[in-house]
Amino acid sequence: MLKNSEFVSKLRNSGLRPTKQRLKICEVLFNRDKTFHFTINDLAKNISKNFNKKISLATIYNTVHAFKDKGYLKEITISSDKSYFDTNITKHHHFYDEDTNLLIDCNDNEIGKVNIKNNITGKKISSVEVLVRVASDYQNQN
Amino acid sequence: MLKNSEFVSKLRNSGLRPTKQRLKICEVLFNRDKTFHFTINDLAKNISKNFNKKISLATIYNTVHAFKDKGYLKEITISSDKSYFDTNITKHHHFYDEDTNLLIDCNDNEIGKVNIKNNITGKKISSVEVLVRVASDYQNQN
DNA sequence: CAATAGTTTAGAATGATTATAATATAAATT
DNA sequence: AATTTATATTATAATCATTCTAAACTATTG
Repeated sequence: MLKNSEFVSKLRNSGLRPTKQRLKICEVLFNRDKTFHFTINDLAKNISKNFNKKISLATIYNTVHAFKDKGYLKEITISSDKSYFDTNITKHHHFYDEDTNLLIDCNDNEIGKVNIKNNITGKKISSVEVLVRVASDYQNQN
Repeated sequence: MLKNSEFVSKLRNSGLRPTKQRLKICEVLFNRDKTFHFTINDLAKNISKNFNKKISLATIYNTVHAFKDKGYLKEITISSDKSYFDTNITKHHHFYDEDTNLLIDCNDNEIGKVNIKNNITGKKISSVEVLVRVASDYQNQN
């Protein structure tokens, strides 16, 4: 639950001008108790419902990518045609419910630490992501 | 290293007619010692180089998807704009080299078993995938 | 060998994302 | 506080991977 003035600093601190559009998108994304997952399409719909002034789709794309680059969002790719963004930027893993197409955050109680015994020589690990796909019992298994 | 007649049975057994195009694609994908990763684009290029007769791009898409549906290929999504297919259909994880855009298979020596302590109620796990992104030390970290 | 069911094809359609370039706004400078 | 400069927004066009279409072709069945 952040205030408008906090979003202004947040944006300024990372070199982004605090425009009306960016502040509105901050409000929609970060003025909440819980983190959540969304697609660009979800966000665009949300804004058009809850904001009297229209924000151009191009601006929504630009802003989401800027926020991702600045580390305010993480992108989670489920399949080539489904890309989600996550306002939870801490290290964590996901369940993906194939019945409902919903992403669910895992916490450390649910998935233990991934044990990487060997890495590629000369390389540094930049991230470790686990995706657990789940479906109802009666569904076809992949 | 499979022979043409083996591909014919393989296709017949899964209800796919052994057409010239499918057999050629089988040869390119499965007539090898080692499994590998490819994109649709890689495959299309490979075929146009090594096959005198052209295979339509639509057929390449159809065939790759049919092979995936029949379980001969696995799809690995790295980001919304990069989708790879893997001829290794056993359970395994991947390193993704952000410098070279190359996928590398992990074996159990490299990544230990993922410990899933809790699952979503009423759901069955259909797959568990780990993706370890790596990059040279001097690269920017995400 | 004829019938039919499935496959391939080129090209068109789709749809998500990105580019463009004119306009608007924010910040810096005077 | 007016002017200049840099940056952001916008509508629209362009792009590009993928999917669709429906006509022509091929494999299989009887």
